[in-house]
Amino acid sequence: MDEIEKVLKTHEVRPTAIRLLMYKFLKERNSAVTLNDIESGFDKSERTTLYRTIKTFEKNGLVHQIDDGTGVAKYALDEPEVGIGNSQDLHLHFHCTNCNETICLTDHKIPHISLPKGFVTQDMNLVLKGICDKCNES
Amino acid sequence: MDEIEKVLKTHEVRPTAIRLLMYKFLKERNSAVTLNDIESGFDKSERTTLYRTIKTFEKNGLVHQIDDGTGVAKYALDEPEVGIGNSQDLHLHFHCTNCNETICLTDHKIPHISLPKGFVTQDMNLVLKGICDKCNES
DNA sequence: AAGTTAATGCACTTAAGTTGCATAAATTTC
DNA sequence: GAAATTTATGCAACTTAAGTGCATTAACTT
Ligand SMILES: [Mn+2]
Ligand SMILES: [Mn+2]
Ligand SMILES: [Zn+2]
Ligand SMILES: [Zn+2]
Repeated sequence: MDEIEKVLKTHEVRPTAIRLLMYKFLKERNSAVTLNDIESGFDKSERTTLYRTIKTFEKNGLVHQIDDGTGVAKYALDEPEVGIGNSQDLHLHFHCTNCNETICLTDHKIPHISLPKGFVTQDMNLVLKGICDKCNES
Repeated sequence: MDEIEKVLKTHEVRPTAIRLLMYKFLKERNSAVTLNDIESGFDKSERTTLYRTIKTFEKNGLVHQIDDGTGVAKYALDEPEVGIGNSQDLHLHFHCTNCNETICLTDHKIPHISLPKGFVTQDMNLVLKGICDKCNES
């Protein structure tokens, strides 16, 4: 718990009770969560606070938002930054149409795409949809 | 106009007045449109009807929906199918963060990605974000 | 401890998407 | 071509996620 406190402080997020709980919650998950997931996962839960908390996490580089095409935003913890550059956003995501879970494939980077003249790329989002490993083995 | 009528009929969409107008509207655009765009582009406009019309188009393979990460669905005409296979969905989209327009890059296919064992891909969505050619030259 | 700043809780708002149902239009059957 | 049937349209209402305003509470600073 003291470990988490350190992480938050490093990112200039003041470690309140709810924030520590939410970080812990996110850490225990291995798939991305919606705001509803978070809300359900808490006894004490106030939509707005949880919303603002996850937004604070996002702004301060603790989580990244994932748009998997389902229409609701999902969030997942950032990988602990090794270097300084923000290579966080460039991995791809897999959304299982069976179990509805979305996971980060952090070691699968988005391949480089050469665009027509005049286009400048700042960001990318690649989502693969299909059946995940868990759903396939059962 | 008679040309459009043919296209609709080919896709088993009955060519009503509104449908012909909407198809024409989509054809004149070179960027993807939201339901609001469509609504604004019509004198006579009924949200629900336009909504159901675009959904009918989608279901019958006349348009495809694009999720560019802005949170609102956009739609663009499908390319006239040459073969039978549905290679429609595999091109990428570019979303300009300056003019907010999203365009289909129909000749830029999404590169093949090899996933960990157990994952089966059925569909993909790749969106590049940045500054478009028009916004760069001005 | 007092003062200051930030976080939380609650109510309320916005916006996109979607459905139910009555009416109108188009298509089919006779 | 009229009646019957199917489909499309218009209007109202609902759902869900996201976001804001503001008073209260907690945390941090001096
Ligand atoms: Mn991720
Ligand atoms: Mn497209
Ligand atoms: Zn699954
Ligand atoms: Zn642009």
